[in-house]
Amino acid sequence: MYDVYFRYVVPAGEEKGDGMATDRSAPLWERLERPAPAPRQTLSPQRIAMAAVAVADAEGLEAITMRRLATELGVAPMAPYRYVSGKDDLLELMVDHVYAGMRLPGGLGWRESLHALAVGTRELMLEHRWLAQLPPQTKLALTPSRMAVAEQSLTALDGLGLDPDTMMGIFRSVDAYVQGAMSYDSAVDAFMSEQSLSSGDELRTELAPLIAWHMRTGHYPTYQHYLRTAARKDDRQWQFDLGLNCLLDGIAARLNI
Amino acid sequence: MYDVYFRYVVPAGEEKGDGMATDRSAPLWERLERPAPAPRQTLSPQRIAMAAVAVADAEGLEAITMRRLATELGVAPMAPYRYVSGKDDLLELMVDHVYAGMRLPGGLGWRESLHALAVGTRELMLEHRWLAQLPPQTKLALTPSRMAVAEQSLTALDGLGLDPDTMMGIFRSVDAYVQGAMSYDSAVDAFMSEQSLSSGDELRTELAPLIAWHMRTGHYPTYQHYLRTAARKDDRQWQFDLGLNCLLDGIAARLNI
DNA sequence: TTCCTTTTGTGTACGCTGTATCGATCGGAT
DNA sequence: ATCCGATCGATACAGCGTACACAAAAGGAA
Repeated sequence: MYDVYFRYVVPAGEEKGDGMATDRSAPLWERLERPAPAPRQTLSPQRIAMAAVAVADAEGLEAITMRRLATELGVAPMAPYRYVSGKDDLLELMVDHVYAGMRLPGGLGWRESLHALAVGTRELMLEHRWLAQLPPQTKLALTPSRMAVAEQSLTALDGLGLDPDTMMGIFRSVDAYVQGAMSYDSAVDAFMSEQSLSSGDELRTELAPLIAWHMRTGHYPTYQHYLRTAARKDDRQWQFDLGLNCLLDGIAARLNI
Repeated sequence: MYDVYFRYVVPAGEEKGDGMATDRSAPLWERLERPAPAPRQTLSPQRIAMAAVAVADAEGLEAITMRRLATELGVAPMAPYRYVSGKDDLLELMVDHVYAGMRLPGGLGWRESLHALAVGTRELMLEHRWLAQLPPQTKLALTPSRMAVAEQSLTALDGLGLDPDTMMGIFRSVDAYVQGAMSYDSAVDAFMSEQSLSSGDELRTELAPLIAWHMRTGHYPTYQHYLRTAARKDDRQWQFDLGLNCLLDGIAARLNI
Protein backbone atom coordinates (compact mmCIF):
# COMPACT_ATOMS: atom_id res chain seq x y z
CA MET A 1 0.00 0.00 0.00
CA TYR A 2 1.97 2.94 -1.23
CA ASP A 3 1.82 6.48 -0.02
CA VAL A 4 -1.06 8.28 -1.64
CA TYR A 5 -0.51 11.79 -0.48
CA PHE A 6 3.15 12.46 -0.95
CA ARG A 7 3.57 11.46 -4.54
CA TYR A 8 2.25 14.83 -5.71
CA VAL A 9 5.10 17.20 -6.29
CA VAL A 10 5.03 20.31 -4.18
CA PRO A 11 4.37 23.11 -6.64
CA ALA A 12 7.01 25.80 -6.89
CA GLY A 13 6.26 29.02 -5.11
CA GLU A 14 4.76 27.38 -2.03
CA GLU A 15 6.21 28.74 1.14
CA LYS A 16 6.86 26.37 3.97
CA GLY A 17 4.37 28.44 5.99
CA ASP A 18 4.34 27.35 9.60
CA GLY A 19 1.14 25.81 10.87
CA MET A 20 0.10 25.02 7.33
CA ALA A 21 -1.16 21.61 8.37
CA THR A 22 -3.90 23.15 10.50
CA ASP A 23 -4.92 25.99 8.21
CA ARG A 24 -8.40 24.64 7.67
CA SER A 25 -9.34 27.36 5.18
CA ALA A 26 -6.99 26.10 2.47
CA PRO A 27 -8.13 23.36 0.08
CA LEU A 28 -7.82 19.87 1.48
CA TRP A 29 -5.18 18.83 -1.02
CA GLU A 30 -3.09 21.88 -0.40
CA ARG A 31 -3.13 21.18 3.31
CA LEU A 32 -2.07 17.60 2.78
CA GLU A 33 0.95 18.75 0.91
CA ARG A 34 2.65 19.26 4.24
CA PRO A 35 0.71 16.84 6.39
CA ALA A 36 2.63 17.40 9.59
CA PRO A 37 6.21 17.69 10.64
CA ALA A 38 5.58 15.91 13.93
CA PRO A 39 7.16 12.50 14.35
CA ARG A 40 5.12 11.20 17.26
CA GLN A 41 1.70 11.22 15.71
CA THR A 42 -0.41 8.12 15.79
CA LEU A 43 -2.84 9.53 13.24
CA SER A 44 -2.29 10.44 9.61
CA PRO A 45 -4.51 11.09 6.59
CA GLN A 46 -3.47 7.72 5.17
CA ARG A 47 -4.33 5.81 8.32
CA ILE A 48 -7.64 7.64 8.52
CA ALA A 49 -8.48 6.95 4.89
CA MET A 50 -7.56 3.28 5.12
CA ALA A 51 -9.55 2.74 8.28
CA ALA A 52 -12.59 4.51 6.87
CA VAL A 53 -12.43 2.59 3.60
CA ALA A 54 -12.13 -0.67 5.48
CA VAL A 55 -15.23 0.09 7.52
CA ALA A 56 -17.23 1.24 4.50
CA ASP A 57 -16.19 -1.81 2.49
CA ALA A 58 -17.25 -4.15 5.25
CA GLU A 59 -20.40 -2.47 6.53
CA GLY A 60 -21.49 0.12 4.03
CA LEU A 61 -21.42 3.86 3.93
CA GLU A 62 -23.95 4.32 6.73
CA ALA A 63 -21.48 2.69 9.12
CA ILE A 64 -19.09 5.56 8.56
CA THR A 65 -19.41 7.75 11.61
CA MET A 66 -16.87 10.08 13.08
CA ARG A 67 -17.18 8.20 16.34
CA ARG A 68 -16.92 4.82 14.69
CA LEU A 69 -13.89 5.94 12.76
CA ALA A 70 -12.25 7.18 15.95
CA THR A 71 -13.00 3.91 17.70
CA GLU A 72 -11.50 2.01 14.79
CA LEU A 73 -8.37 4.13 15.07
CA GLY A 74 -8.23 3.72 18.84
CA VAL A 75 -8.54 7.42 19.39
CA ALA A 76 -10.95 10.01 20.81
CA PRO A 77 -13.96 11.00 18.70
CA MET A 78 -12.64 14.46 17.88
CA ALA A 79 -9.09 13.41 17.09
CA PRO A 80 -9.51 12.91 13.33
CA TYR A 81 -10.74 16.49 13.03
CA ARG A 82 -7.13 17.55 13.25
CA TYR A 83 -6.67 16.06 9.76
CA VAL A 84 -10.06 16.44 8.11
CA SER A 85 -12.23 19.47 8.58
CA GLY A 86 -15.39 17.40 8.76
CA LYS A 87 -17.17 14.39 7.41
CA ASP A 88 -17.20 15.75 3.86
CA ASP A 89 -13.45 15.97 3.92
CA LEU A 90 -13.27 12.43 5.19
CA LEU A 91 -15.37 11.15 2.31
CA GLU A 92 -13.19 13.06 -0.12
CA LEU A 93 -10.16 11.42 1.38
CA MET A 94 -11.78 8.01 0.98
CA VAL A 95 -12.66 8.71 -2.64
CA ASP A 96 -9.14 9.75 -3.45
CA HIS A 97 -7.76 6.74 -1.66
CA VAL A 98 -9.69 4.22 -3.71
CA TYR A 99 -9.41 6.06 -7.03
CA ALA A 100 -5.66 5.91 -6.56
CA GLY A 101 -6.02 2.17 -7.07
CA MET A 102 -7.31 2.60 -10.61
CA ARG A 103 -4.80 1.87 -13.33
CA LEU A 104 -5.73 2.84 -16.85
CA PRO A 105 -3.61 1.30 -19.58
CA GLY A 106 -1.89 3.87 -21.77
CA GLY A 107 -1.05 3.81 -25.46
CA LEU A 108 -4.48 2.67 -26.57
CA GLY A 109 -6.89 4.24 -29.00
CA TRP A 110 -9.59 6.58 -27.75
CA ARG A 111 -12.24 3.88 -27.74
CA GLU A 112 -10.22 1.35 -25.84
CA SER A 113 -9.23 4.05 -23.38
CA LEU A 114 -12.78 5.16 -22.72
CA HIS A 115 -13.85 1.55 -22.44
CA ALA A 116 -11.11 0.95 -19.93
CA LEU A 117 -12.18 4.05 -18.05
CA ALA A 118 -15.75 2.78 -17.81
CA VAL A 119 -14.83 -0.79 -16.92
CA GLY A 120 -12.19 0.33 -14.45
CA THR A 121 -14.60 2.65 -12.69
CA ARG A 122 -17.17 -0.09 -12.60
CA GLU A 123 -14.72 -2.49 -11.04
CA LEU A 124 -13.77 0.08 -8.45
CA MET A 125 -17.43 0.51 -7.60
CA LEU A 126 -18.02 -3.21 -7.38
CA GLU A 127 -15.12 -3.51 -4.99
CA HIS A 128 -16.27 -0.52 -2.95
CA ARG A 129 -19.97 -0.30 -3.44
CA TRP A 130 -20.28 2.78 -1.23
CA LEU A 131 -18.50 4.68 -4.02
CA ALA A 132 -21.73 4.85 -5.98
CA GLN A 133 -23.72 5.99 -2.95
CA LEU A 134 -21.79 9.06 -1.97
CA PRO A 135 -23.70 12.23 -1.12
CA PRO A 136 -23.93 14.84 -3.89
CA GLN A 137 -21.23 17.21 -2.68
CA THR A 138 -18.68 14.40 -2.65
CA LYS A 139 -19.45 13.52 -6.25
CA LEU A 140 -17.78 16.74 -7.30
CA ALA A 141 -14.63 16.15 -5.26
CA LEU A 142 -11.66 17.22 -7.36
CA THR A 143 -9.15 14.91 -5.77
CA PRO A 144 -5.71 14.24 -7.23
CA SER A 145 -6.57 10.66 -8.18
CA ARG A 146 -9.71 11.71 -9.96
CA MET A 147 -7.92 14.52 -11.72
CA ALA A 148 -5.42 11.95 -12.94
CA VAL A 149 -8.22 9.78 -14.33
CA ALA A 150 -9.78 12.75 -16.09
CA GLU A 151 -6.42 13.77 -17.52
CA GLN A 152 -5.75 10.32 -18.91
CA SER A 153 -9.18 10.16 -20.50
CA LEU A 154 -8.86 13.58 -22.05
CA THR A 155 -5.42 12.70 -23.35
CA ALA A 156 -6.90 9.67 -25.05
CA LEU A 157 -9.26 12.01 -26.90
CA ASP A 158 -6.55 14.45 -27.86
CA GLY A 159 -5.19 14.71 -31.37
CA LEU A 160 -8.38 13.53 -33.04
CA GLY A 161 -9.38 16.95 -34.26
CA LEU A 162 -11.96 17.47 -31.54
CA ASP A 163 -12.37 20.79 -29.78
CA PRO A 164 -11.82 20.83 -26.01
CA ASP A 165 -15.54 21.21 -25.26
CA THR A 166 -16.36 18.06 -27.17
CA MET A 167 -13.51 16.14 -25.55
CA MET A 168 -14.72 17.06 -22.09
CA GLY A 169 -18.32 16.46 -23.10
CA ILE A 170 -17.53 12.92 -24.21
CA PHE A 171 -15.53 12.14 -21.11
CA ARG A 172 -18.32 13.43 -18.92
CA SER A 173 -20.95 11.53 -20.88
CA VAL A 174 -19.18 8.23 -20.40
CA ASP A 175 -18.66 9.02 -16.75
CA ALA A 176 -22.32 10.00 -16.37
CA TYR A 177 -23.43 6.69 -17.84
CA VAL A 178 -21.13 4.72 -15.55
CA GLN A 179 -22.17 6.65 -12.48
CA GLY A 180 -25.86 6.32 -13.30
CA ALA A 181 -25.69 2.64 -14.07
CA MET A 182 -23.60 1.78 -11.05
CA SER A 183 -25.64 3.97 -8.77
CA TYR A 184 -28.63 1.80 -9.60
CA ASP A 185 -26.78 -1.49 -9.24
CA SER A 186 -25.22 -0.35 -6.04
CA ALA A 187 -28.57 0.62 -4.56
CA VAL A 188 -29.90 -2.83 -5.40
CA ASP A 189 -26.88 -4.41 -3.77
CA ALA A 190 -27.34 -2.34 -0.65
CA PHE A 191 -31.00 -3.29 -0.44
CA MET A 192 -30.18 -6.96 -0.90
CA SER A 193 -27.49 -7.12 1.73
CA GLU A 194 -29.63 -5.10 4.12
CA GLN A 195 -32.44 -7.61 3.68
CA SER A 196 -30.02 -10.53 3.64
CA LEU A 197 -30.95 -11.54 0.12
CA SER A 198 -28.26 -13.36 -1.77
CA SER A 199 -29.69 -13.93 -5.24
CA GLY A 200 -31.85 -12.28 -7.83
CA ASP A 201 -34.53 -14.86 -7.14
CA GLU A 202 -34.61 -14.02 -3.46
CA LEU A 203 -34.81 -10.35 -4.34
CA ARG A 204 -37.78 -10.94 -6.61
CA THR A 205 -39.47 -13.03 -3.95
CA GLU A 206 -39.02 -10.18 -1.53
CA LEU A 207 -40.46 -7.67 -3.97
CA ALA A 208 -43.20 -9.97 -5.22
CA PRO A 209 -46.05 -8.44 -3.18
CA LEU A 210 -45.26 -4.94 -4.38
CA ILE A 211 -44.77 -5.98 -7.99
CA ALA A 212 -47.90 -8.09 -7.90
CA TRP A 213 -49.88 -5.15 -6.60
CA HIS A 214 -48.66 -2.99 -9.46
CA MET A 215 -49.37 -5.70 -12.01
CA ARG A 216 -52.89 -6.27 -10.77
CA THR A 217 -53.74 -2.76 -11.86
CA GLY A 218 -53.27 -3.92 -15.43
CA HIS A 219 -51.53 -0.69 -16.34
CA TYR A 220 -48.19 -2.20 -17.24
CA PRO A 221 -48.62 -4.93 -19.84
CA THR A 222 -45.24 -4.41 -21.51
CA TYR A 223 -43.48 -4.41 -18.18
CA GLN A 224 -45.32 -7.55 -17.22
CA HIS A 225 -44.26 -9.22 -20.45
CA TYR A 226 -40.67 -8.35 -19.57
CA LEU A 227 -41.05 -9.82 -16.10
CA ARG A 228 -42.41 -13.08 -17.48
CA THR A 229 -40.09 -13.68 -20.39
CA ALA A 230 -36.79 -11.91 -19.77
CA ALA A 231 -33.81 -14.22 -19.40
CA ARG A 232 -31.02 -11.83 -18.40
CA LYS A 233 -32.56 -10.06 -15.45
CA ASP A 234 -29.54 -10.85 -13.31
CA ASP A 235 -26.83 -10.35 -15.90
CA ARG A 236 -25.60 -6.95 -14.86
CA GLN A 237 -22.40 -7.20 -16.83
CA TRP A 238 -24.39 -7.71 -20.02
CA GLN A 239 -26.67 -4.76 -19.23
CA PHE A 240 -23.75 -2.51 -18.46
CA ASP A 241 -21.92 -3.47 -21.62
CA LEU A 242 -25.01 -2.99 -23.76
CA GLY A 243 -25.39 0.66 -22.83
CA LEU A 244 -21.67 1.33 -22.82
CA ASN A 245 -21.17 -0.13 -26.28
CA CYS A 246 -24.11 1.81 -27.64
CA LEU A 247 -22.69 5.00 -26.20
CA LEU A 248 -19.23 4.36 -27.62
CA ASP A 249 -20.69 3.41 -30.99
CA GLY A 250 -22.60 6.65 -31.04
CA ILE A 251 -19.56 8.68 -30.12
CA ALA A 252 -17.59 7.09 -32.93
CA ALA A 253 -20.36 7.64 -35.46
CA ARG A 254 -21.35 11.15 -34.51
CA LEU A 255 -17.84 12.47 -34.30
CA ASN A 256 -16.39 10.55 -37.23
CA ILE A 257 -13.56 9.18 -35.17
CA MET B 1 -53.52 19.73 -8.84
CA TYR B 2 -55.29 16.46 -9.36
CA ASP B 3 -55.45 13.55 -7.02
CA VAL B 4 -52.36 11.46 -7.33
CA TYR B 5 -53.22 8.54 -5.17
CA PHE B 6 -56.74 7.58 -6.06
CA ARG B 7 -56.41 7.24 -9.79
CA TYR B 8 -54.99 3.76 -9.46
CA VAL B 9 -57.73 1.18 -9.69
CA VAL B 10 -58.16 -1.06 -6.71
CA PRO B 11 -57.13 -4.51 -7.88
CA ALA B 12 -59.74 -7.25 -7.65
CA GLY B 13 -59.36 -9.68 -4.80
CA GLU B 14 -58.41 -7.10 -2.21
CA GLU B 15 -60.40 -7.51 0.96
CA LYS B 16 -61.64 -4.42 2.72
CA GLY B 17 -59.66 -5.60 5.76
CA ASP B 18 -60.25 -3.36 8.75
CA GLY B 19 -57.36 -1.22 9.81
CA MET B 20 -55.77 -1.56 6.40
CA ALA B 21 -54.80 2.09 6.41
CA THR B 22 -52.50 1.59 9.36
CA ASP B 23 -51.04 -1.79 8.46
CA ARG B 24 -47.51 -0.49 8.18
CA SER B 25 -46.13 -3.82 6.99
CA ALA B 26 -47.89 -3.70 3.61
CA PRO B 27 -46.22 -1.90 0.70
CA LEU B 28 -46.70 1.87 0.72
CA TRP B 29 -48.79 1.85 -2.45
CA GLU B 30 -51.03 -0.89 -1.23
CA ARG B 31 -51.71 1.04 1.94
CA LEU B 32 -52.56 4.16 0.05
CA GLU B 33 -55.18 2.29 -1.84
CA ARG B 34 -57.48 2.84 1.13
CA PRO B 35 -56.02 6.03 2.50
CA ALA B 36 -58.60 6.59 5.21
CA PRO B 37 -62.34 6.61 5.48
CA ALA B 38 -62.37 9.44 8.00
CA PRO B 39 -63.67 12.81 6.86
CA ARG B 40 -62.22 14.98 9.58
CA GLN B 41 -58.58 14.48 9.00
CA THR B 42 -56.34 17.46 8.49
CA LEU B 43 -53.52 15.32 7.13
CA SER B 44 -53.36 13.23 4.00
CA PRO B 45 -50.64 11.69 1.86
CA GLN B 46 -51.25 14.36 -0.76
CA ARG B 47 -50.96 17.25 1.67
CA ILE B 48 -47.81 15.72 3.12
CA ALA B 49 -46.25 15.18 -0.30
CA MET B 50 -47.08 18.67 -1.48
CA ALA B 51 -45.74 20.31 1.66
CA ALA B 52 -42.53 18.27 1.52
CA VAL B 53 -41.99 18.99 -2.17
CA ALA B 54 -42.54 22.70 -1.57
CA VAL B 55 -39.92 22.74 1.18
CA ALA B 56 -37.41 20.73 -0.85
CA ASP B 57 -37.94 22.91 -3.92
CA ALA B 58 -37.36 26.06 -1.93
CA GLU B 59 -34.58 25.02 0.42
CA GLY B 60 -33.10 21.78 -0.82
CA LEU B 61 -33.27 18.20 0.31
CA GLU B 62 -31.35 18.79 3.52
CA ALA B 63 -34.18 21.03 4.72
CA ILE B 64 -36.50 18.03 4.69
CA THR B 65 -36.85 16.99 8.28
CA MET B 66 -39.71 15.20 9.92
CA ARG B 67 -39.96 18.05 12.38
CA ARG B 68 -39.78 20.70 9.70
CA LEU B 69 -42.44 18.92 7.68
CA ALA B 70 -44.70 18.77 10.72
CA THR B 71 -44.19 22.46 11.40
CA GLU B 72 -45.03 23.21 7.80
CA LEU B 73 -48.24 21.23 8.15
CA GLY B 74 -49.08 22.86 11.46
CA VAL B 75 -48.99 19.56 13.27
CA ALA B 76 -47.02 17.68 15.91
CA PRO B 77 -43.69 16.14 14.87
CA MET B 78 -44.97 12.57 15.01
CA ALA B 79 -48.25 13.17 13.22
CA PRO B 80 -47.09 12.42 9.66
CA TYR B 81 -45.97 8.98 10.83
CA ARG B 82 -49.62 7.91 10.62
CA TYR B 83 -49.29 8.17 6.85
CA VAL B 84 -45.66 7.38 6.12
CA SER B 85 -43.73 4.74 7.98
CA GLY B 86 -40.59 6.86 8.08
CA LYS B 87 -38.47 9.30 6.17
CA ASP B 88 -37.80 6.84 3.36
CA ASP B 89 -41.50 6.54 2.76
CA LEU B 90 -41.80 10.29 2.72
CA LEU B 91 -39.14 10.60 0.04
CA GLU B 92 -40.87 7.92 -1.99
CA LEU B 93 -44.09 9.87 -1.75
CA MET B 94 -42.32 13.00 -2.92
CA VAL B 95 -40.76 11.18 -5.86
CA ASP B 96 -44.09 9.81 -6.96
CA HIS B 97 -45.70 13.19 -6.57
CA VAL B 98 -43.33 14.97 -8.92
CA TYR B 99 -43.00 12.12 -11.43
CA ALA B 100 -46.76 12.28 -11.77
CA GLY B 101 -46.20 15.65 -13.41
CA MET B 102 -44.27 14.12 -16.29
CA ARG B 103 -46.17 13.81 -19.52
CA LEU B 104 -44.61 11.78 -22.27
CA PRO B 105 -46.09 12.27 -25.72
CA GLY B 106 -47.45 9.07 -27.23
CA GLY B 107 -47.55 7.87 -30.80
CA LEU B 108 -43.93 8.71 -31.56
CA GLY B 109 -41.14 6.51 -32.82
CA TRP B 110 -38.81 4.81 -30.38
CA ARG B 111 -36.12 7.43 -30.74
CA GLU B 112 -38.39 10.40 -30.21
CA SER B 113 -39.93 8.61 -27.25
CA LEU B 114 -36.61 7.92 -25.57
CA HIS B 115 -35.49 11.45 -26.30
CA ALA B 116 -38.66 12.76 -24.71
CA LEU B 117 -38.06 10.47 -21.73
CA ALA B 118 -34.59 11.88 -21.25
CA VAL B 119 -35.54 15.51 -21.78
CA GLY B 120 -38.64 15.18 -19.63
CA THR B 121 -36.69 13.64 -16.78
CA ARG B 122 -34.09 16.34 -17.12
CA GLU B 123 -36.71 19.05 -16.93
CA LEU B 124 -38.24 17.45 -13.87
CA MET B 125 -34.84 17.44 -12.24
CA LEU B 126 -34.17 21.04 -13.14
CA GLU B 127 -37.48 22.02 -11.59
CA HIS B 128 -36.84 19.89 -8.50
CA ARG B 129 -33.12 19.66 -8.17
CA TRP B 130 -33.36 17.48 -5.05
CA LEU B 131 -34.62 14.71 -7.35
CA ALA B 132 -31.08 14.02 -8.48
CA GLN B 133 -29.75 14.00 -4.92
CA LEU B 134 -31.94 11.36 -3.37
CA PRO B 135 -30.34 8.70 -1.17
CA PRO B 136 -29.67 5.35 -2.82
CA GLN B 137 -32.63 3.44 -1.45
CA THR B 138 -35.05 6.00 -2.84
CA LYS B 139 -33.56 5.67 -6.31
CA LEU B 140 -35.11 2.24 -6.54
CA ALA B 141 -38.56 3.36 -5.47
CA LEU B 142 -41.10 1.54 -7.62
CA THR B 143 -43.81 4.17 -7.40
CA PRO B 144 -46.86 4.21 -9.65
CA SER B 145 -45.73 7.30 -11.53
CA ARG B 146 -42.33 5.84 -12.22
CA MET B 147 -43.83 2.55 -13.27
CA ALA B 148 -45.96 4.50 -15.74
CA VAL B 149 -42.87 6.17 -17.18
CA ALA B 150 -41.11 2.83 -17.53
CA GLU B 151 -44.15 1.29 -19.17
CA GLN B 152 -44.42 4.07 -21.74
CA SER B 153 -40.73 3.81 -22.58
CA LEU B 154 -40.88 0.06 -22.94
CA THR B 155 -43.97 0.34 -25.09
CA ALA B 156 -42.09 2.70 -27.39
CA LEU B 157 -39.49 -0.03 -27.86
CA ASP B 158 -42.06 -2.76 -28.46
CA GLY B 159 -42.70 -4.20 -31.87
CA LEU B 160 -39.23 -3.54 -33.20
CA GLY B 161 -38.13 -7.13 -33.01
CA LEU B 162 -36.13 -6.65 -29.83
CA ASP B 163 -36.16 -9.18 -27.03
CA PRO B 164 -37.44 -7.99 -23.65
CA ASP B 165 -33.97 -7.99 -22.11
CA THR B 166 -32.68 -5.62 -24.75
CA MET B 167 -35.72 -3.36 -24.44
CA MET B 168 -35.24 -3.05 -20.70
CA GLY B 169 -31.49 -2.70 -21.13
CA ILE B 170 -31.93 0.25 -23.47
CA PHE B 171 -34.47 1.95 -21.26
CA ARG B 172 -32.19 1.54 -18.27
CA SER B 173 -29.16 2.78 -20.20
CA VAL B 174 -30.89 5.99 -21.19
CA ASP B 175 -32.14 6.42 -17.65
CA ALA B 176 -28.67 5.76 -16.27
CA TYR B 177 -27.18 8.43 -18.51
CA VAL B 178 -29.80 10.95 -17.49
CA GLN B 179 -29.44 10.18 -13.79
CA GLY B 180 -25.67 10.35 -13.96
CA ALA B 181 -25.55 13.57 -15.93
CA MET B 182 -28.16 15.31 -13.82
CA SER B 183 -26.67 14.05 -10.61
CA TYR B 184 -23.51 15.92 -11.50
CA ASP B 185 -25.28 19.10 -12.61
CA SER B 186 -27.47 19.02 -9.57
CA ALA B 187 -24.51 18.71 -7.25
CA VAL B 188 -22.93 21.72 -8.90
CA ASP B 189 -26.16 23.66 -8.49
CA ALA B 190 -26.38 22.75 -4.84
CA PHE B 191 -22.80 23.83 -4.27
CA MET B 192 -23.39 27.11 -6.06
CA SER B 193 -26.53 28.05 -4.20
CA GLU B 194 -24.96 26.99 -0.92
CA GLN B 195 -22.03 29.33 -1.60
CA SER B 196 -24.31 31.99 -3.07
CA LEU B 197 -22.68 31.79 -6.48
CA SER B 198 -24.90 32.82 -9.35
CA SER B 199 -22.80 32.24 -12.46
CA GLY B 200 -20.22 29.91 -13.89
CA ASP B 201 -17.64 32.65 -13.59
CA GLU B 202 -18.32 33.09 -9.89
CA LEU B 203 -18.07 29.32 -9.47
CA ARG B 204 -14.69 29.25 -11.19
CA THR B 205 -13.49 32.14 -9.09
CA GLU B 206 -14.49 30.23 -5.99
CA LEU B 207 -12.68 27.11 -7.16
CA ALA B 208 -9.69 28.97 -8.54
CA PRO B 209 -7.34 28.29 -5.59
CA LEU B 210 -8.02 24.55 -5.71
CA ILE B 211 -7.74 24.35 -9.48
CA ALA B 212 -4.63 26.47 -9.48
CA TRP B 213 -3.04 24.18 -6.93
CA HIS B 214 -3.75 21.16 -9.10
CA MET B 215 -2.48 22.89 -12.20
CA ARG B 216 0.76 23.97 -10.57
CA THR B 217 1.69 20.31 -10.23
CA GLY B 218 1.97 20.22 -14.01
CA HIS B 219 0.32 16.82 -14.12
CA TYR B 220 -2.72 17.84 -16.10
CA PRO B 221 -1.70 19.56 -19.34
CA THR B 222 -4.71 18.42 -21.36
CA TYR B 223 -7.07 19.45 -18.62
CA GLN B 224 -5.35 22.81 -18.43
CA HIS B 225 -5.73 23.28 -22.13
CA TYR B 226 -9.43 22.62 -21.74
CA LEU B 227 -9.70 25.17 -18.95
CA ARG B 228 -7.99 27.81 -21.02
CA THR B 229 -9.66 27.36 -24.38
CA ALA B 230 -13.08 25.79 -23.85
CA ALA B 231 -16.00 27.98 -24.85
CA ARG B 232 -19.01 25.98 -23.68
CA LYS B 233 -18.13 25.33 -20.07
CA ASP B 234 -21.48 26.68 -18.92
CA ASP B 235 -23.65 25.25 -21.68
CA ARG B 236 -25.18 22.34 -19.84
CA GLN B 237 -27.92 21.84 -22.35
CA TRP B 238 -25.33 21.32 -25.08
CA GLN B 239 -23.35 18.90 -22.94
CA PHE B 240 -26.43 16.91 -22.05
CA ASP B 241 -27.59 16.73 -25.65
CA LEU B 242 -24.16 15.66 -26.86
CA GLY B 243 -24.09 12.53 -24.73
CA LEU B 244 -27.75 11.79 -25.22
CA ASN B 245 -27.53 12.00 -29.00
CA CYS B 246 -24.45 9.82 -29.04
CA LEU B 247 -26.23 7.24 -26.93
CA LEU B 248 -29.33 7.27 -29.13
CA ASP B 249 -27.20 7.10 -32.28
CA GLY B 250 -25.43 4.10 -30.88
CA ILE B 251 -28.65 2.37 -29.96
CA ALA B 252 -29.99 2.87 -33.47
CA ALA B 253 -26.81 1.60 -35.07
CA ARG B 254 -26.12 -1.35 -32.84
CA LEU B 255 -29.68 -2.67 -32.90
CA ASN B 256 -30.46 -1.88 -36.51
CA ILE B 257 -33.58 0.02 -35.62
C1' DT C 1 -78.89 11.34 24.07
C1' DT C 2 -75.33 8.13 25.82
C1' DC C 3 -71.82 4.90 25.41
C1' DC C 4 -68.19 2.47 23.08
C1' DT C 5 -64.75 1.69 19.43
C1' DT C 6 -61.61 3.14 16.10
C1' DT C 7 -59.04 6.54 14.06
C1' DT C 8 -56.12 10.53 14.34
C1' DG C 9 -53.00 13.79 16.38
C1' DT C 10 -49.99 15.08 20.87
C1' DG C 11 -46.26 14.90 24.38
C1' DT C 12 -42.38 13.11 25.98
C1' DA C 13 -38.24 10.78 25.65
C1' DC C 14 -34.16 8.02 23.87
C1' DG C 15 -30.16 7.14 21.40
C1' DC C 16 -27.54 8.70 17.84
C1' DT C 17 -25.30 12.09 14.87
C1' DG C 18 -21.71 15.96 13.57
C1' DT C 19 -18.85 19.08 15.73
C1' DA C 20 -17.42 23.51 18.81
C1' DT C 21 -14.62 24.40 22.66
C1' DC C 22 -11.19 23.97 26.03
C1' DG C 23 -7.79 21.67 28.61
C1' DA C 24 -4.08 18.19 29.05
C1' DT C 25 0.10 16.23 27.15
C1' DC C 26 3.99 15.51 24.52
C1' DG C 27 8.39 16.46 21.38
C1' DG C 28 11.90 19.19 20.15
C1' DA C 29 14.25 23.73 19.45
C1' DT C 30 15.90 27.43 22.27
C1' DA D 1 15.39 24.13 31.94
C1' DT D 2 12.19 26.33 29.42
C1' DC D 3 8.90 27.37 26.19
C1' DC D 4 5.84 26.56 22.30
C1' DG D 5 3.27 24.60 18.94
C1' DA D 6 1.38 20.32 17.45
C1' DT D 7 -1.65 16.41 19.07
C1' DC D 8 -5.07 14.27 21.28
C1' DG D 9 -8.83 13.84 25.13
C1' DA D 10 -13.12 15.19 27.58
C1' DT D 11 -17.17 17.36 27.73
C1' DA D 12 -21.12 19.36 25.84
C1' DC D 13 -24.80 20.84 22.65
C1' DA D 14 -28.22 21.14 19.17
C1' DG D 15 -30.48 18.54 15.98
C1' DC D 16 -31.93 14.26 13.92
C1' DG D 17 -35.27 9.97 13.27
C1' DT D 18 -38.58 7.69 15.73
C1' DA D 19 -40.68 4.47 19.70
C1' DC D 20 -44.33 4.72 22.95
C1' DA D 21 -48.24 5.93 25.60
C1' DC D 22 -51.97 8.94 25.89
C1' DA D 23 -55.84 12.41 24.63
C1' DA D 24 -59.20 13.99 21.59
C1' DA D 25 -62.53 13.44 18.20
C1' DA D 26 -65.74 11.07 15.08
C1' DG D 27 -69.11 7.39 13.80
C1' DG D 28 -72.31 3.79 14.93
C1' DA D 29 -75.45 1.42 18.02
C1' DA D 30 -78.31 1.64 21.98
